[in-house]
Amino acid sequence: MIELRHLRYAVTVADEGHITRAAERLGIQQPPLSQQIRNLEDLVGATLFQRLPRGVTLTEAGRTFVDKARIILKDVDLAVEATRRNARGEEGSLAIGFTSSAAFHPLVTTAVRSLGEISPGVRIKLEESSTSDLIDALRAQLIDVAFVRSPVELSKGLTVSRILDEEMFVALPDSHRLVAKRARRASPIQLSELADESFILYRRPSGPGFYDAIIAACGRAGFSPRVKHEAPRLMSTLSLVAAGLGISIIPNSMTRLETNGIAYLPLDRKTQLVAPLHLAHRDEPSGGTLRLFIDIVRRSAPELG
Amino acid sequence: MIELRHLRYAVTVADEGHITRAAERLGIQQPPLSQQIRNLEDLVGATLFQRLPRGVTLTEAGRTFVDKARIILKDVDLAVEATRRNARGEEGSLAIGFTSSAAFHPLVTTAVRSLGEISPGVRIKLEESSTSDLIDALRAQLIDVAFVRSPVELSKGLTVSRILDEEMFVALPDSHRLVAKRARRASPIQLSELADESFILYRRPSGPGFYDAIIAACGRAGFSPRVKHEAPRLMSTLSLVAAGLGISIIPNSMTRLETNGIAYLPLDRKTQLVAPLHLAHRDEPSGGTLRLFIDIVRRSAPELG
DNA sequence: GTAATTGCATACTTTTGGGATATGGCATGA
DNA sequence: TCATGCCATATCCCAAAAGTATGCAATTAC
Repeated sequence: MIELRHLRYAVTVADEGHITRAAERLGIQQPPLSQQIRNLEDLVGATLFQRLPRGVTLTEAGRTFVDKARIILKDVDLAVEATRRNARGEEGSLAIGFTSSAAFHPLVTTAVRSLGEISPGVRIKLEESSTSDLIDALRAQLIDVAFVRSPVELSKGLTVSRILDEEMFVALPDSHRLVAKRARRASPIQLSELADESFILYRRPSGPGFYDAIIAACGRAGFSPRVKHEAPRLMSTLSLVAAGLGISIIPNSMTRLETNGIAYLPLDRKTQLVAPLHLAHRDEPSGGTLRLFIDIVRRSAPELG
Repeated sequence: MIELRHLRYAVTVADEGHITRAAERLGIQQPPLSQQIRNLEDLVGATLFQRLPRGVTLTEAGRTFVDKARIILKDVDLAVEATRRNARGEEGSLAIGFTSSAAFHPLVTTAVRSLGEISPGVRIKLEESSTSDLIDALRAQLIDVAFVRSPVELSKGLTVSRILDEEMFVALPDSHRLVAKRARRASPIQLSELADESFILYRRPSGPGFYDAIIAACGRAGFSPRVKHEAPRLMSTLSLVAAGLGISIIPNSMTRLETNGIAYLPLDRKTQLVAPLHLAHRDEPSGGTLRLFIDIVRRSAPELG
């Protein structure tokens, strides 16, 4: 069987025109090189070199072979290099999923941008879905990694890591009495101050998300919130607040949205109501690109939390 | 050092997704294949396969490597095939030289055409020069083979083979008395019949060619020819004959030229004046294309001589 | 829940072939 | 004619490829 060794030997002999000097370059002795060239000629079934009293020259068939051998040797080096780049996460692809509420967090956008800058050769695919749809997509290997809000149950086969906790804000119509009151004293809103308000909450049909967490926190504060409206889209929640139909509770990153008619006020931390951000991926050994991305997310979290 | 064996092993394992089945396809046992794959991963510096309880799958880096390995293995096969075709004379190039007087012989044109038909992949280069220039070009490896008329002296390092002898003809103005005489009896012209004629001979400055042979044949016939004109080009010779300035002696193949005002009459064979055609090439082992061409020439000579 | 099966990895042994050394043969150069 | 250059042949050694025996862990069958 022809091996790359044969190709290397033939190319070096062709370059030197002299078997003894070629052997020196290759770090072996002249007789084994002579033999290996003979073996190669047998395997190929053609005379590649014409032996002269002083050195050798390529036959025309030999020239054909050596020209192609040179290219093949270079291609092998390129294949190894490309494989290494891929293993280091410098090329390849990554499918990243995130929930609607995670989409606004600067960590997500910063991490994606960083990956694109560090490894321009990586192709990034983004997917926005519900938590449970993202988990299904992970299991089906449709995506490689996902930002989700709540830690998922039945996470067998997945690794789910808490990246950060985001403080919560109250979104109110800017004409609300609490907004005017706010202007005179700077302290977070107590959940109990919202006992008489109409709540507008975003509830995804396929998963609990914030909904149950907010209900539970109000219970701890001593009241049951009047959920007057449920919105099918996160953006709809804010639209309803702007229309003066009620108030909502949202994670800090959503306050970045420029929406007329809404004021965002911080919620008191004693409510123990936070918006966690988790990173989920499959348990199996990760490719270079995924490892690099996880590393970027972990490094960015402290300053963007 | 990575070898083609490694590439073959990796591609087969990838195709099977199962090391034991891949080993069977490769004709080796499972443990050495497992070891060789591990060695390859060390050499490349990346994990190529993810081991599962039942079989293996490619990592993304592994997919990069195997895709390129597949192409390289195919290129090696193509390189061997192209080398074999070249060795068989089915591709490559051949530089063929010929003297002016040889150019008209149907053997030359037929052989060149046959080579082109048998091996369309061969690139043919034609060169017309004097005998001595062709010999120089052979020695300088500017051409591979040459049709020459006279056997050359100092043919060291060359093989010169007589291919055929061409009978000679007399070229006369068609108003010549010998032409009219010819119409009444059909027998070749005796050289002695030309004793009083003005001769026009083609003499290359760099070599004797026909010139001296004609002079010698006339001497054998009992006279010294009156060489009234010497032409620097073979075609010029015929132009002067057409102009009625004399007669010339030319090889049979030149009679194929359609030239007004000239009649061609065969010369008696007893003159022992023939136009030989030789094939010259270097002594060294010939490439496939040259061997094929020499074979074509030898096979065609009997029916075109 | 337990035993059998699957399939890759490890350990050890055998076989094979690459490479070393010694030397021969032939053409060239002094 | 002798020395030199340089590839080829002969023989030997050892490293690596491959074989065999077995271990380990996950999955499947009962």
